[in-house]
Amino acid sequence: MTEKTLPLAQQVCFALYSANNAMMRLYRPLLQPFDLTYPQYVVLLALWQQDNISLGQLGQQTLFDSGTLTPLVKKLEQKAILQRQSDPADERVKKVVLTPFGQALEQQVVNVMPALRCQVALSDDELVLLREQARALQLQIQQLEQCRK
Amino acid sequence: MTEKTLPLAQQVCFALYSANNAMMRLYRPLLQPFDLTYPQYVVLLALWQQDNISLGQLGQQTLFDSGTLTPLVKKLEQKAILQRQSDPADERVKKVVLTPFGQALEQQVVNVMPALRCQVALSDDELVLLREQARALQLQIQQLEQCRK
DNA sequence: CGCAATTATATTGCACGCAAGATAAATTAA
DNA sequence: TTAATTTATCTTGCGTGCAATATAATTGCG
Repeated sequence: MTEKTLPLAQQVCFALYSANNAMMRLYRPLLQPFDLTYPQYVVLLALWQQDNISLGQLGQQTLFDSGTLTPLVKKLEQKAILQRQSDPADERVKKVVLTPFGQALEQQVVNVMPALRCQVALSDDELVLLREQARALQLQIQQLEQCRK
Repeated sequence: MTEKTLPLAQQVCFALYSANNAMMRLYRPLLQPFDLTYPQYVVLLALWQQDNISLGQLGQQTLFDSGTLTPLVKKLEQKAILQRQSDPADERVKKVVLTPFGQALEQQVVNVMPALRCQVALSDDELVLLREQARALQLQIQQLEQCRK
């Protein structure tokens, strides 16, 4: 009847947490030559898909809230990777536009992904499995959070 | 032939990253009543498994490096959850011992896991799958890092 | 034995993540 | 219309993660 605490090795969240930390450490040296962090890289991945969007839209793509996104975008602006400009139609919204340098960066960092991939020994199938389960979890929690607002 | 950047939705790392962030947000309100953060909770999970171990051993269990673990443990000491004491046999090592309060905390937080679990809609099988893939990834990267030292 | 290499921990600095609260513009309602 | 609400963004503060470096104790080697 004694309530027993599960060891770390059996906890889903810890596995996720430590795998994510490990991946961040793996990404860091690959992005460092471009003076980018992983969250900054995520913002760029979103912008390379779709440029000239509002901070709100960017937050939806990257899943960052404003408290995270605003300083992130400001830092990218300092690096001349993008510009923030307010929308004349609605003075509340700030739109984000890649500079030519920011656009050109896409080709510069195109080798980062393959370089990361070849350090990971898991098969494509295993990685897809991991991605889909992680994504399912994230989506379900997001839905839960949506309900609560 | 044009190198194309994968959208965020297809990136394993982003799925992992955002799922982990979502889980952290889910844990936060559950741990807050005990004035614990998730990393602090991880340290406690390790100590409830095995008490009176060195910081180095604790780092192996939790996968935290000293730069993360030292301040974490100091904060737990401030909260009277544990004590740090240097080993007479080897003055370099600091051992960590749970206080009675820290020990009693295990029973207090025993409901956190079930409360988290019932908010997650994924099946046990899916969660085990996610855990095993994440763990495999983490272990492989850890091995890679070991090689490089 | 004595000194260089190793080992265990601590410190510093930077960049997140995010809750909470603030501000300002736009929308809605009375 | 004007006041209340909503919406988009910003700011503050705290707690990580971790690379890099520092410090101090121990070990090993010549």
